[in-house]
Parts: sequence; structure tokens; C-alpha cells
Amino acid sequence: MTLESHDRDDSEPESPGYDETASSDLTQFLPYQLSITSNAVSALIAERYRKRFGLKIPEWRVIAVLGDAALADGLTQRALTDATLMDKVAVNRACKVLEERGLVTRAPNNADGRSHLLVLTKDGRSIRDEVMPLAQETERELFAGLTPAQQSALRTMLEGLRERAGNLIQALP
Amino acid sequence: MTLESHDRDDSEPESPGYDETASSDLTQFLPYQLSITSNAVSALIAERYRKRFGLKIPEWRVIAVLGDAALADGLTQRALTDATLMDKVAVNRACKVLEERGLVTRAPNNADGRSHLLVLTKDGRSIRDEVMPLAQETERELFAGLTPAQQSALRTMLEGLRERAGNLIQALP
DNA sequence: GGGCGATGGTTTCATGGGAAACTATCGCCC
DNA sequence: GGGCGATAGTTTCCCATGAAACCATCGCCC
Repeated sequence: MTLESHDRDDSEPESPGYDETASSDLTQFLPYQLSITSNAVSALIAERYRKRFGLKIPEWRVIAVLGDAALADGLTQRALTDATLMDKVAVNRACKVLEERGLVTRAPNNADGRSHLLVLTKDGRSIRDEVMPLAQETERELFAGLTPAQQSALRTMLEGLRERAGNLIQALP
Repeated sequence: MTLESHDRDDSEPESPGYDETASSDLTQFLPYQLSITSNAVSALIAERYRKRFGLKIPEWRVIAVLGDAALADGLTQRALTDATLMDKVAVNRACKVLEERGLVTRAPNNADGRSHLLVLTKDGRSIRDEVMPLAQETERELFAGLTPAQQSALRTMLEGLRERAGNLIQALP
């Protein structure tokens, strides 16, 4: 790379006589902006769910998926990890918490003795009915400043970025 | 909230006869997309720096800032926390590592006995000369698919989002 | 039907990162 | 000039997260 190679060793403070474009203004570094924005948004959502339901993000995700499906039969943890795109450990922990709080029960799975079918309880369903609206409300508030066109542009860019990052990371060693 | 209140209790599997818009397709939830994209990008950068320099993200950030400034005089950790927008603990840990690896030294700060002035060593400077180019190269590769206009739109949207999230989180209790 | 590799789930371990507690120094104010 | 609240840095503690190890069951294949 040759964008910069200023050889400053010591001398004069004050007044940038160096190459500012190649320098450390982190706030202009897009991956950094992406990161802090994502953190801020996550923090907001986490905080809202914590305050209103005492739920953490993995937990409400599970509730959302369980509540959604046309499945009174329930889902296995495996299916939940697929649907939530979370780690299986995270799913397991979330399920454990939800079970302890009586929001979910585990019914035996006739089709496979290794797994159980997770189903929302009455309490779980009543929370479920507030969980998604809160998510949507939050999303709406966050993106209120953007036109639908902008929103979809954002989506597209994020998706592209993610894919590209995934490719690049594969191509490393 | 009133966006949905489907009262599904049991019955038919197969075929979504329920309200799919109010449902759990997490991949379409923008905060989620934001999060996984950010993670993918961070992972890429972390991996590149780890492979090439054995540096973690907080460490290269410190190097970048130290290497940038027109300061052979060095910076205090306080100044670094400001410049990197990281936690002071994170900065401290990064500095400790860098010092142990001989990339940075701590000179006494005449102006304030509580702090030291951190300066890149020769080795530190030689890494510095590769650190920023790698960041820029990575940024360039990531955003190669986007026009400058799109990039700046993205920046603007992210900034707006972050601000909005910050405001909303304040307005909670 | 008895291995045996694959798979769902659970537990354990290591790592990262932040909050809070603690120390040393500073900058005031009396 | 001797407190005393504020600030820079450091250490400690705690939590979240993911990887790896582990256990039970499944689905085959012989």
C-alpha cells in the first residue's frame, strides 16, 4: 500500500502538516460508524425489552419466532437456531430462562427423542402479543427520518456489505 | 401498540394464514441486519489485523491515533480515550499490551504527574506506516460496490440512526 | 440387531468488554 | 499550606458470548 508514508520522527507540535487523509479520524472510518451505530441501536432495543418485559434480546427473539409460527406443535431448538440465526448455545440459554419463567414449555418430541418441542404458554402468548409490536414500533421510530426508498437502499447496502465481508474473510490465509 | 393481535392458539400447520407482516422474519428486521453486518465487518478487520500484526482492534486504533498526531510529544491515555472513543479501560489495556510489545513507551508527563505521555517507538512507527493503509484498503474493498454518493448516503443514515437511538434511549424510564 | 458416524442438546471453558471500586495526583478554596 | 472534591489511571469483578468438549439419541449399514 502506498497511500501514505510520511516519515515523521519527532519535531513540531501544532498544525497538521502531515497527511490527514491517511490518518486516524476514526469517526470517519465507516466500519467504525457501523459498529457504534449498531451498538446504539442494539442498546436501545435491549433496554426497551428489559424494562418492559425483563427479557433479553435472545429471549424475545425466541418468543417472536415461537409466537409467529403456525405451530401449536412447537419448534425444536434446532429449528429455533435456524430461524433466529443465533448460536445454538444462545438459543438453549434463552429457552432455559423462558421455561423457568413459565413462558414456554417443553413437550416431548415423538419424532425425535433427542429434542423437545417448545411451545408458548398462556403467559408466553400474552407477552408474544406485545413483543413484535414493540419491535416494530422501535424500528419505525428509528427509521422515521428515512424515506422508504432510503430504507430499502440501506437494507441493500447492508446486505451487500455483509456478503462482501464474508467473502473477504474467507479469502484470508 | 395495535399493529397486530392475532389470537392464534393452536390448529393448522402449513401455509401462513397468520399475519406475516407482524411476524418474526428476523432477517428483515433492520436492527438485526445492522447488527450482523457490523459483526461481519468487525470480524474481517479484526482478523486481518490479527493475522498481519497480531494486533487487536483497540490496539491498532491506539497506534493509528498515536501515529497520526503531529505529536512526537505523545498523548495521555485520557487524550487517547477521547480520540478513539473507546472506554478508558480498553485504552489502558491496549496501551499495556503495546508497551509490553515494545511498540510504545511511556514518558513522564511534566504537566501532570498522574499521567504519562505515550509515544510510538521505532517499531511502533514502522507498524504505524502499515496500519492505516490496511484500514483504508479494507474500507475500500468493502465499499467497492458502492458509489461515492451511496457511501455518503450510508454515512448520513448511520449517523442519523445513531443519534436517534441515543435520543430514544434517553427518553426511556 | 449391533455398531458407528452424525446430530440435537447441554455443560464447561476461555475471551472480551464494561461497571464499579480503588489509588494517586491535581486544582482549588479556606 | 492543608484539606477536599475532581480527575487519570489501574485493578477487580461480573456478564455476555462463542468454541469446544460431552452426552444421548438417531439413522444407517453390515
